[in-house]
Amino acid sequence: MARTTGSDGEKTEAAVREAAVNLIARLGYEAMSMRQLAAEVGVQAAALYRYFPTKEDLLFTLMREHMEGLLQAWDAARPASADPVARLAAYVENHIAFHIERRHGTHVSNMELRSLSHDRLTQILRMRTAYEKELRAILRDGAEAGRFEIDDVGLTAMALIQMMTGVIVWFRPDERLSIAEVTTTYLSMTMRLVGVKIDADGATRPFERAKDAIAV
Amino acid sequence: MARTTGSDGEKTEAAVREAAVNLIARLGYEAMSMRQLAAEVGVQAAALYRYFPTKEDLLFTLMREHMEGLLQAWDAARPASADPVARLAAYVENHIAFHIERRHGTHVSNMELRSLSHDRLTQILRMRTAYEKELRAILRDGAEAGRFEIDDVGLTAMALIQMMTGVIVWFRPDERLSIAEVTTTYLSMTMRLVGVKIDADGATRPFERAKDAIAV
DNA sequence: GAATTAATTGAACGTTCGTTTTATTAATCT
DNA sequence: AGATTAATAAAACGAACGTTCAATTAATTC
Repeated sequence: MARTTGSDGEKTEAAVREAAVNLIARLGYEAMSMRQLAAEVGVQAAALYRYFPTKEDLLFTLMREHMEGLLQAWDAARPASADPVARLAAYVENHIAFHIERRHGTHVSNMELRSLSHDRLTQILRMRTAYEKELRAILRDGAEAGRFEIDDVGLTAMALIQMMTGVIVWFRPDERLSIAEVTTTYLSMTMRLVGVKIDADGATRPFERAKDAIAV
Repeated sequence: MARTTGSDGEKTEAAVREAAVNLIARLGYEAMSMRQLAAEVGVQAAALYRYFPTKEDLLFTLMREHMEGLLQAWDAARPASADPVARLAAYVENHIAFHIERRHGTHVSNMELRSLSHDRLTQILRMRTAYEKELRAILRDGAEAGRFEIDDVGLTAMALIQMMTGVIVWFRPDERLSIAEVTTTYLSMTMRLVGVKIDADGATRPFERAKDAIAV
């Protein structure tokens, strides 16, 4: 046999990507074979090589697009406000929403870095660093403005990101808590962790204001 | 050739374990071959099978002993005090010390769970759950005693553990921060995160007391 | 409707994998 | 010193791996 009726390159490539993210998240990159992936898509292994020259190219493509998606999501969610509290709240909400929505992609991007060549690893880490830098800027601004109480900006940023990304380990959409409830709880943990202080005029607690201002 | 001069089963087994933890942490379980491991130890691949019947047995042994070590470390560090603040401080200190000291073992135990058979996965997860339960008990006691301000005990426990375990991702012993500095910062982040409150008599801030009471 | 291009199959390649078997030598025991 | 046990090497096993190649058919273009 050869070309099958109804076959379509674009559809096949999309199916390969989706199946690959799920399989790699479940089995790991090394443990997933190209034959297994092909079977999931309903195709022979050789057909995969029409879309991705090597297995590593496939992995890199998935990771790069995941990181690009994360940066784009933050660009879209980034608030106009200069208020560090509002910016931090937006960062937390975007991070949790993105990571719950793209759980498998996050798993792949975080756990399979060691299977990348040196150059490609560098590219992915560069994007990750750019994303983390955004959080550090928010924390620094907030600390300088006297709104946050932070010992070490870099360390706090890492702690927050690891805490938030951790939701993908245990969160299941059909269980006890909704995404909104989880987000609310993580928001308040974050605000306490950075020691958000009473506003300059003392009239309102800034975190409470931020919660009202932003749809969860 | 056959038995080599000076060969000793106990030493070889110990060397295999150590090399395996390092190799699996660096390359991943699936990516590490038995021949690679044997070469690291200075032995032929067949010799490994005198100590571990299969590759998965080796992985499971490493993981089980790591988790047993973690539970034993906490049993030894567990404070006599009933004060939730002191107990939480001890938990954080023990967790960070253990995870920095056994970084590679933690990597293996956290990242290679999917390579375990169902039964063995269950065994490891049971130990992990027992360890996490200790933290939840501390948080619950503290919340009930009015010393902590916590929205959701289970969610806060997961957030704290992921935040703390995250140190193994970025911490390098020879860089900017010492273990003591990292621990101090994580302690204060933890205490803020759980909303430690002024003591009942209002005389002292409990976290400050706890810091003085416990050697960091 | 013929020619061309796109998509895929089926078979094969060389390599590496985890593991087993057998033989051999070092250390220990009697 | 001889017998036994412990620790290893060397070679081989079949299976699975990523990848390539040639052949074949569907869809598209002219």
